[in-house]
Amino acid sequence: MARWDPNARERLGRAALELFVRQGYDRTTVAEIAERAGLAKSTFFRHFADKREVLSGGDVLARLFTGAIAAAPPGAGPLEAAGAALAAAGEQAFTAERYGTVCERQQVIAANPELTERELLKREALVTALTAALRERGVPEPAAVLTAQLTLLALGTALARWTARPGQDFTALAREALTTLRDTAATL
Amino acid sequence: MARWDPNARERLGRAALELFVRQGYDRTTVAEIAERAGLAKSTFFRHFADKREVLSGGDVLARLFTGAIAAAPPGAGPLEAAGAALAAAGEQAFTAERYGTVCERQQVIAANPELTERELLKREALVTALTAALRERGVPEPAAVLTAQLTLLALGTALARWTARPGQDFTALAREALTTLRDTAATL
DNA sequence: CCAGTGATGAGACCTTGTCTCGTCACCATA
DNA sequence: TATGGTGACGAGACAAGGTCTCATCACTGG
Repeated sequence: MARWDPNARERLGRAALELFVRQGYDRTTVAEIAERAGLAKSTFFRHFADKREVLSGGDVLARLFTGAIAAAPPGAGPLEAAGAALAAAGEQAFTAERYGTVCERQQVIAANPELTERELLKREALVTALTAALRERGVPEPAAVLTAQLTLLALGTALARWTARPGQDFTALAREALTTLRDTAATL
Repeated sequence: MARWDPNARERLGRAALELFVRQGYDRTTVAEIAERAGLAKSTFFRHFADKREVLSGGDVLARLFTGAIAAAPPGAGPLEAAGAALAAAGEQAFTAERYGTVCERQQVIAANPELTERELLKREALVTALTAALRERGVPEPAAVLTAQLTLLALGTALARWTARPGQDFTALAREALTTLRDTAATL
């Protein structure tokens, strides 16, 4: 057996979420999280830049988005590409088996301003990544940012409805949210 | 004369901006800011919730926005109300005499992730306030959020162009940005 | 058997942010 | 004038976040 148990980062993430759910984010110490994962405080900061990052999830969503946009058929318009990105998120990230974890994560984030702040930064990073991927497809400039913003707006409402009641299909919710937003935007 | 010099909060804000410009945000200590303002560290935290808040500006913009929206003529549509909000910002907040301070502030924020994060939180608060004000006018629900988001998108591009070159009129830039965004949104 | 590598632990150290307590000018009222 | 309350501030202890350095020790390849 190895000297250290593997998946230290994953263990830290799970320990953190459990403690945050049980006793709240700010009543949980980094030392506590590390101890629960069988590690030291210094090791925590070797895996995460700061305490908030432990709920981040990394670049998974960004790469999912940009990958789906790049893989969309050449004839597809910006909104169809955005729909493909949301569908990819629904199939890879917001699946039935991750439902519980995603719900807990969202609740913890909503309950804490610091975490909400960090989530907004991640959201902005997603907007930037989406915008770049759309421009790569030849979408000109105010349309690219606008489509990216609409996509994240749709992601937000879809995620809210998905976590509100179990057993739904995220992709369908996202698609509906996106078309609703598009229709509303057209009548402004 | 009073026991303490007045405008402690304002003095702290100025001292902070000066130090941030000269030596950077994270190479500046709260104790340093307080000392420069002739105050103690504990007094700093009595005026600002945390170090980032010292560049915040409070609810000024939010009240400006909601006030202008509420004061817009009853017949005006959501986008016209949004234009009025941006015009109010141009007349009260982004004036020629505040130009230097605003530019410095934007540069410091852009140079630091922590401050950018806080700025995004403020932006979200503005979106929420705008959405509520629009709903108050009878704008139904996906249109209200969408208009609010468009408004802050326009604010962002207008602010970028305004700070890029001195001597321009913010309100005109904002109005142009908003109509451009509306036109693009209509063709999505 | 030995040197290099790499993830970790231990702990000193600085800063942010909270909290308590004491101080002292200002104010109102008698 | 005297007296007590109010409110802004200073001093400093304290917890936690976050950085940094150094030592440890299994694993690897020669």
